[in-house]
Amino acid sequence: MQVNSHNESELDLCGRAVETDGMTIQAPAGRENQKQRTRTAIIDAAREIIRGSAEVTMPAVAKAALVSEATAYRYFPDLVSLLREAIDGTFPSPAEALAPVEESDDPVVRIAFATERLLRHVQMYQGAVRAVISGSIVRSDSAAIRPGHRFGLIDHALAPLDATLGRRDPAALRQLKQDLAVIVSAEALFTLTDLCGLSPDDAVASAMHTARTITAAAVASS
Amino acid sequence: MQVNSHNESELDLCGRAVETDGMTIQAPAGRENQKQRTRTAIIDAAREIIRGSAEVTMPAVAKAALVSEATAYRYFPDLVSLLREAIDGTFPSPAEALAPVEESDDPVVRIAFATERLLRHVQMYQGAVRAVISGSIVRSDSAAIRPGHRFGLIDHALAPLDATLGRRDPAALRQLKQDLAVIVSAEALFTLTDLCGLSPDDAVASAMHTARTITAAAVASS
DNA sequence: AGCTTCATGAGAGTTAACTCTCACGAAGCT
DNA sequence: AGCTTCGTGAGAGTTAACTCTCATGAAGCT
Repeated sequence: MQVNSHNESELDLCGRAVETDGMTIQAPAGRENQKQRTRTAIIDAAREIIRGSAEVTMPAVAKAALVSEATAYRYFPDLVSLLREAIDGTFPSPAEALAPVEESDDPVVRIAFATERLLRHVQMYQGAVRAVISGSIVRSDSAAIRPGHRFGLIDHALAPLDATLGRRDPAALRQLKQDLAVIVSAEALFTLTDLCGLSPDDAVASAMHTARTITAAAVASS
Repeated sequence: MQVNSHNESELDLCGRAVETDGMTIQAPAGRENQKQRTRTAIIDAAREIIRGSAEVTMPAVAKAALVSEATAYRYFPDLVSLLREAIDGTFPSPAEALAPVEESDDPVVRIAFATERLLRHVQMYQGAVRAVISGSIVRSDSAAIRPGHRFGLIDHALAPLDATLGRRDPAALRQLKQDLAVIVSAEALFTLTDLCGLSPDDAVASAMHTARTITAAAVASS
């Protein structure tokens, strides 16, 4: 109920025409706003449930968003897509996430920070992330593409290497990024906590260590 | 039908008493054999379906095993448990898997071999492994414990380090094993193929490289 | 031979993830 | 104001993962 109360003012904007599209002289009036509000309400509801660390189901999200389950499926092909978008919205951009370490050009320092950022965020939205991985891993068919938070983060953290290692040995840089894609990941976090039995903090620390080691080794061999 | 045909001869052994157990003078007769055969039939059926890379469902396994779905659930609490056991049976022991490299005491060589072995096997039973991960990752409650193939393999591959690094710096060895638990894993394989877009062969090669680098770094810093 | 035990099958029931159809009703257009 | 468009809800239908109960019939025991 309070989910979309702050969006209601947008309802007034109905009827204005958009000629910027060139072709489309049709006025995408309040209908578009309505759809936008519905979509937002669903994502907000999903995010709400995610935070509560409760089990996320489509019926629960629909009920919380005050829409029917059918409508939820009209906006998102499946639960995983919904959760993916809901999680995406909580993520800062790579630049924002790595701002505190922007002054440093040491890739080892930067990648360690990126690892901690990513894993702590994953831990916070554990339930949803687990659900997304669970759903994505079973079929590599369409729409199974997971968001590449890690890639943006890794690229940004390793930016200082573009001019050095990247120019000297592009293949080595590519390999480093693949190494890190495995380590700086939700899967790594869950492996360390679920299988190795580490506490969340220890798991994050362990992954940071691994990321540092790999990065340092790549830099050193140049 | 042909699944358990080769076990039928054991049916004749009913009625003989087992006094070797000391306490148990009760004769665990054909009933035990019957249960054993049913259990085996179910696992065999699961394994059959797994190889076919088709989607593994409990109804399908039950049908293939010629038992009712209810019976399947009597033997295994859930699909994941069944698949876990079915996959386990296809795995050689760490010693067997690493036999070709037993002559070498270079942990780097050994871990690279272990990585390749594990990942190629995972790739072969991809469908089942994905299903197990999918089911295991969503709840960390009971019975979610995945088989630790990787741990046995890693321990065995790193055995040569027990007397050296292990004695000098136990914490470093433990960290190395945690690093490798993340890298020598099905999750790593799927990350590399699904997210990084690598071919299975390239993914295995990449993981091997990562494992080598991490291990070499740990050995070097001693 | 007869009684008991128990593995199994059959089937109903529940929940979630979807899919599809139909009808309502408000928004938008003429 | 009246017609049309279309977002939405309601509800039925399907499949799978489970859970539970009840009846059957063969194995095992006395």
